[in-house]
Amino acid sequence: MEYTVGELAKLSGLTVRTLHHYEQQGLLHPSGRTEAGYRQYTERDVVVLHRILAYRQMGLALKDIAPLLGPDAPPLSALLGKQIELAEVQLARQQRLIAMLKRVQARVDEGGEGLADHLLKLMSMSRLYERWMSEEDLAKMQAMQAGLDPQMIRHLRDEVAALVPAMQAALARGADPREPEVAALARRWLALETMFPVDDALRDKGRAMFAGEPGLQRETGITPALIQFIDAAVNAVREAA
Amino acid sequence: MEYTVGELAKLSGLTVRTLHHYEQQGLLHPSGRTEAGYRQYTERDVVVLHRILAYRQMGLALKDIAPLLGPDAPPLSALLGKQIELAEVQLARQQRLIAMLKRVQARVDEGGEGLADHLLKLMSMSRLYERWMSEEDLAKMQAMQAGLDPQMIRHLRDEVAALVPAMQAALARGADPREPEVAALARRWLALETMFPVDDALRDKGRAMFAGEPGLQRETGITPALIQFIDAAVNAVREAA
DNA sequence: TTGCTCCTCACGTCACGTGAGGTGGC
DNA sequence: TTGCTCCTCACGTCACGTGAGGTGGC
Repeated sequence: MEYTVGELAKLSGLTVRTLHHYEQQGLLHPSGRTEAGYRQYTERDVVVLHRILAYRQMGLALKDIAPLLGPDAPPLSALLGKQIELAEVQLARQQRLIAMLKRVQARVDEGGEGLADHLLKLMSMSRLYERWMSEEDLAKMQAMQAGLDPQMIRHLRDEVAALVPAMQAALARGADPREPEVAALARRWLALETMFPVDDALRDKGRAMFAGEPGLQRETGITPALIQFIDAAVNAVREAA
Repeated sequence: MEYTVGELAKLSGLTVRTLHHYEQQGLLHPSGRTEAGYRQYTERDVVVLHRILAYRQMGLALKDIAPLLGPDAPPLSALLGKQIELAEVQLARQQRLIAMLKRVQARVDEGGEGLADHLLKLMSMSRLYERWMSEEDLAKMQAMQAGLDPQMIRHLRDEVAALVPAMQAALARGADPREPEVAALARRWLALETMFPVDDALRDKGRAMFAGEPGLQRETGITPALIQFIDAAVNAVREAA
């Protein structure tokens, strides 16, 4: 079975120009030509074309695809497995996006903070998370969030929003982490950690993220110094118990 | 609160150049400039930026976004609702893609037809479906497929693969749709329709698709004439019962 | 003969990226 | 004074789109 460019274009859903372009880029040369110069594509070419499309959907640039089409290329079935994995990662990402948008919407419905501001903050946060966390971490966080009811989330949010500035103030005035006023804050913090347990690996990654992102520190006011101060205060409370 | 380009870039995850570009395109002019000519963005600008990003994620070209930023633009909260809807449509699409890839993989594992060929066929089919069916139709089909066990699907596939050429042959030799040999085929067809009921609206759309896509007719051999012939044969069997 | 598909240039486009050369704030 | 961010051109790039002008098969 042989195809002309037009036929292959229809079959694959691409345009004729795109097939020409792939040929120019050295990706897909038709197996033959007719006397009049018409391109003739065979089944073998169709195999190569699909390989190209698979790599393209994986986000590779055309010039990076060319070297992957040689004789020592991985078999299509291996590619298929990778494709499925990739698609599932993207699916998870999409699910997280939707969850985020819905949280924003809930926030708006209850008439909270300025919408655009909040949305932008969340979007840049989610970009940060994508940079610092693995897919599994993100899935874990997503699962945690989904497991909490909205009222609990509100409580968590409000407590953090109250405790962080209070701790900052204490740190700024040079307070001792063991003094009673700070200890009271630390007990509330500890209560949060008990209500919303986070596994250690995740917590470490979160800390690494704050340490490595000065912009995030400026936005939230959570600096390494503050983290150390809170740690000291919480540990003091723990030891006292 | 005011931002420089660099600050806004970090906040939004865009590049400085991109913000410059949006300004060139008339999308986002900073509310002010310092004496030295530095751009000054305000919270109002942040709102506009988010609106731009939302529209961009919806797939609009920059020049089409400009007119949507005027004073009579829909409120951000409405946009948010549309964003969620859009994201859910994309989610469903992604789920269908994964289901398709997994079906191909199952096919490969059991050592069926040539993989590339099959995959390419499926991909162009799914493109056709996207053109002719609504999101709800696709979701319905997806649900139907998911509800069947693999053995049933194989049976359906094999029967169709056997019946279509047999009906074609009968039509080609000018057979009467009521003659016994054709009636035997029609009974098997009817059995399939009973085992795998399809609602009428979906069936009609499928027919419209075959009628409107000559390429699909050539690929499958299912022409309007063949459909008419099968209908006649099936109806004859129905009336006889 | 008519209409459709094919051919090869080659410039256009969209959304930015990437220096080039220079000025302003801590 | 040094380093960082900012400024304005302006050409480059990536993956094609879109004619321009001409030839071949049913």
